[in-house]
Amino acid sequence: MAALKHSRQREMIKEFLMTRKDHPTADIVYMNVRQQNPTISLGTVYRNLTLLADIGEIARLRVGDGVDHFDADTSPHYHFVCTECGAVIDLEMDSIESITELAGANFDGHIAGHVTYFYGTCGSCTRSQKLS
Amino acid sequence: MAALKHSRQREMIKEFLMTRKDHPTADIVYMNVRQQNPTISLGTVYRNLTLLADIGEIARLRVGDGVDHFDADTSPHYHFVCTECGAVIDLEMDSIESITELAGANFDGHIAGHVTYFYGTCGSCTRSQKLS
DNA sequence: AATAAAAACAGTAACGATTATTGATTTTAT
DNA sequence: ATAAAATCAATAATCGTTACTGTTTTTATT
Repeated sequence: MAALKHSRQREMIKEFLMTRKDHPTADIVYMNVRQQNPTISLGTVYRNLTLLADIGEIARLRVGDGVDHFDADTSPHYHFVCTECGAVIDLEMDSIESITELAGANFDGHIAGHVTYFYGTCGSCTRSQKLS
Repeated sequence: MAALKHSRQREMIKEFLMTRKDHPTADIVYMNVRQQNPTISLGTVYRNLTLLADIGEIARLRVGDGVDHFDADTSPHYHFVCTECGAVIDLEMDSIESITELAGANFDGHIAGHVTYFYGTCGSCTRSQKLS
């Protein structure tokens, strides 16, 4: 059943992700990791990001911009997406896990979890707007 | 500034969407509307769905399956996505608008809203699983 | 250390959803 | 009835992502 073998590329990708708090996309991971290993291929980046996400070592974020973002922080937390600059930012907020129970109250099937993200204008975009 | 003109195609698309509660994709809209108007093009479907969503007459749903779904019901409500069959189902649940305030408590910028959907196994998929 | 099977690779082609282009057709204000 | 502007059908192009192929790494076994 497909034993996992070590790979330098996968390690580089994981290590790069751990240095970032801005939830980069596959392409950004590719551009950065390529500076250490110029022959790494984009397919390798995609394959390993998917693999790491599948085994739970990283998280894949879908925030409605059509591009997947990745996060080395797999602890439960929520994200904010700036509609001006596209930045994806961690939010510090109380748990809202209880919404899953609310959703299940009148529902026939089984609710396993939820996906939530918030949107608006980030701090720096808000401040830029005030000037104009 | 681009005055909106009536179009038979847009009307057909909107009317089709209003008959459906299953949040069809652009392709499904295309296949269905084509039965009334066989020469309508997929580009027209996409353009009008985008236009209708932009003016708020329909809602565009992104539920993480890589395909946009559309909903003629623009009243605030939440959706459930079945991880087995992919169905997108309306949920009847109490408002969770308060999570936006929670999110804004420790945040620098301005939070305009949130996107939430729930996932798990729908009623019929849950029942099928029990048999196996 | 040598071997060999399996996993992973680089490079590239292919894919699916969506958007853009273009010249023809509709719509609508005059 | 006219004409400008919006919309169209058809098709090409784009973008993010996945699949393929022959080669290279990894790792368990000798």
